[in-house]
Amino acid sequence: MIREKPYHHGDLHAALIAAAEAELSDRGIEAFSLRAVAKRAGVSHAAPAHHFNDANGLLTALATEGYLQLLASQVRRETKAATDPAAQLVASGLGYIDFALERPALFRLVFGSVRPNHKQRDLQAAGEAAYKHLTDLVFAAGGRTVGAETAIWAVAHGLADLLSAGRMQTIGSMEPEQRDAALTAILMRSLP
Amino acid sequence: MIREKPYHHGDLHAALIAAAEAELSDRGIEAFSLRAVAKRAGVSHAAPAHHFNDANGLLTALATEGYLQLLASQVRRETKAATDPAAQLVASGLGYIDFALERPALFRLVFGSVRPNHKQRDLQAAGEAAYKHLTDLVFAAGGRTVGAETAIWAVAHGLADLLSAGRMQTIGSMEPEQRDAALTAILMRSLP
DNA sequence: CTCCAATCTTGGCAGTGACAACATAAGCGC
DNA sequence: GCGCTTATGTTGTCACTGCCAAGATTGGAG
Repeated sequence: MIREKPYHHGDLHAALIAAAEAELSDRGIEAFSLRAVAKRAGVSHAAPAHHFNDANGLLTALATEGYLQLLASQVRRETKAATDPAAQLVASGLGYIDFALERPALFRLVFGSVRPNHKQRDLQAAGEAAYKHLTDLVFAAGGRTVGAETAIWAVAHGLADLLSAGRMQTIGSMEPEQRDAALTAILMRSLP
Repeated sequence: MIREKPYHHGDLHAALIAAAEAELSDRGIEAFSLRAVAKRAGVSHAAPAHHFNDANGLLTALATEGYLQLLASQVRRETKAATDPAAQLVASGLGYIDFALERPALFRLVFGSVRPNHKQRDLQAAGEAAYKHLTDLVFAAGGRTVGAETAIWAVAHGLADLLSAGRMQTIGSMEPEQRDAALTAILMRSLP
């Protein structure tokens, strides 16, 4: 039988990241508190400092996780779509928006906060991987200009940001199926 | 001769809003401090509570100001552009992006923060006015579907958000003139 | 078995937002 | 003018926050 409270947690690193995301979802990034995260993980208020230097360090790790899940969300849609490049690109955009709607706290952490350190190795790598995925898809779809990748990215990101913030009610209030159709139509206009 | 420090400020309301924007620009919204704003305005730490209930109240007022300036920035571009509806719509988008680049702190307060209370009367009205301006332009340009206004808004907003956050280096690193040309090309693709 | 480094706790400091109690001034009826 | 009410500012306090320092506990290398 395991002791009630072993002095060492076992995998506090992962537990803190999970607790941080939960806190972020519950209270939002503007009320994010390192001490609340520690409490949620059942650990003293200074424990996180041994795994992440400070609060921003923890948020940096969480943002890295966010990029990975953003990419995963895109891939999920792509595998369900037709294999031609245009369909793949639209599917990727829908996945991008899915992520913003399903995990708005994480989306806003990645794209709307200066607290994660985007020059940190892992986070920078995750961001570049996500960007590379985009440019690969655009290239396959025949886009050869700077505007090609920028246009589709801007549309997907703009929709994702406005929808997850609840600012675009015309589409935000639709049922999922109807919404997918509307979003697909908009994304199609921006293809190379 | 005016006394060094009259007990009453005179126009603390406006002074606090100005100080708040300066603080926001200097330290960013995640480090925003009501006490720092009060100090910058040369007033005690509890004085702001008499004009705005709490910190979020002040940020709500500032966000209202943000919407007004966003609209003004759009109009500035529109008056310099050709009068045909399509050119006006593109110009409006450029003004939207101008605002995000010139006052990133305010832009992020309006669109990327949950602290301003968007149900407050004045802020809601300012937001609706900005949205109405968009739909009017789209309608004049021949857009009659939900997708028409959504598409152009999403593109402009996506570009503005990514550029002001420094995430879109391909365009962000351009000189102003070249950037305008690239942005115009992208915006044109999304016209009704 | 010993010692070191990693991990976790406790305690303390300065700064924060909100609240309460009080001080000053301005406006208004008379 | 005079006195009352209300608006506007100040000081003081509380719980909470991030970060730092110092000490406790533990796992692992030698």
